[in-house]
Amino acid sequence: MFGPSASGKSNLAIRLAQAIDSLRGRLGYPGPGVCQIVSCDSVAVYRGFDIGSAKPTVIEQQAVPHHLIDVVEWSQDFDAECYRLSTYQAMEAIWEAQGIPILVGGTGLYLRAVLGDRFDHAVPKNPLLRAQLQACSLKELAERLETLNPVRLRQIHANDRVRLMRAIEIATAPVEERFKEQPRETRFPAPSWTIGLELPRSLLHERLAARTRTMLKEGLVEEVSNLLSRGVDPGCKPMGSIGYRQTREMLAGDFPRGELEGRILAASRQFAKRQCTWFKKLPRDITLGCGELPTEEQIQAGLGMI
RNA sequence: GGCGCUUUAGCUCAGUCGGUAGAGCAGUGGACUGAAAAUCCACGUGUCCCCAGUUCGAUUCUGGGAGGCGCCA
Repeated sequence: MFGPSASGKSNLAIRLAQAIDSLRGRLGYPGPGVCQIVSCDSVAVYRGFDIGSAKPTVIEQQAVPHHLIDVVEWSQDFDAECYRLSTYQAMEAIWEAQGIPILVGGTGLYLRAVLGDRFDHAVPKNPLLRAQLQACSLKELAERLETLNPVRLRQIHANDRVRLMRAIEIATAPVEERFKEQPRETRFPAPSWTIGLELPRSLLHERLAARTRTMLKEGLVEEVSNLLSRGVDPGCKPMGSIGYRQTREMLAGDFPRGELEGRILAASRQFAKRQCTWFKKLPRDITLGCGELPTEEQIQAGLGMI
């Protein structure tokens, strides 16, 4: 199941899990297993980043088992590949227990990494090289990639430092990594039943505004300053995510407190739009509106597909 | 009430020595193969507050009016 930020994914996932469980019980499906939720959220994986990532509450997590939430520390390395492997592991465990995994996602790349299109090379990141490349100008990066892989260079915009660097990283990796086939997990790509959540932009904006207000009321600023005073690196990955980045900047005196809510909201809207761009092209079996639960017939059809 | 400043894009403001205007932000669309809540790309017609005058032509100059801000009463 996928949808933009604040589209009601978490809530729907829980209700859907419960609906599927009760339906399975009534229809006498084999096995004691229950539905379990596998979160696909690049910030919720970090312990301590709770309010700003809008993690499901403890009560919600008790109602239905959740995976891939609170799995790493801010100082640990985590990326799309880590996510993919952890998710496969979690899903295997759920299947093992005869349950049904519900993958609930807002992070496009992570979804892609898990669902089919695996990475077409096995080149891990190279922190040393990245540190070197970070010091290079965009022009230098382009010149370097030109000699390594001119075809790839033409696919990347000249200002896109992140992709230029990654392309160089891949091109300079040992041949065996570049051409090694990714290990194929037995159950993947697994048959799935896919739900896309869509809502009118105006409603999405309203919900994002309400969510932002709630986060601040629940103590986002306190969460951030506590994290920082506990020694969390302001430059670490989760501190660069929406809500955390703006709050950190405000605390550093970059802009007045009164501007915080508006800035977080604007960044959230922009992110939600990017998510929508990503999801528009994703194939799905059904599309639901905000708060809409699939009908029993749809759920049965979905169960048939998996 | 008097004086000064001000009124231009959703917001903050440039600018036009008179030839109907452009930045930042916001917004919209897009890209995305181990940073992805990251990173990057594209997209700018709006009674230039209103009325009158001067002028071939006024958003620009002049006069009047209205709103806002400031100072003095």
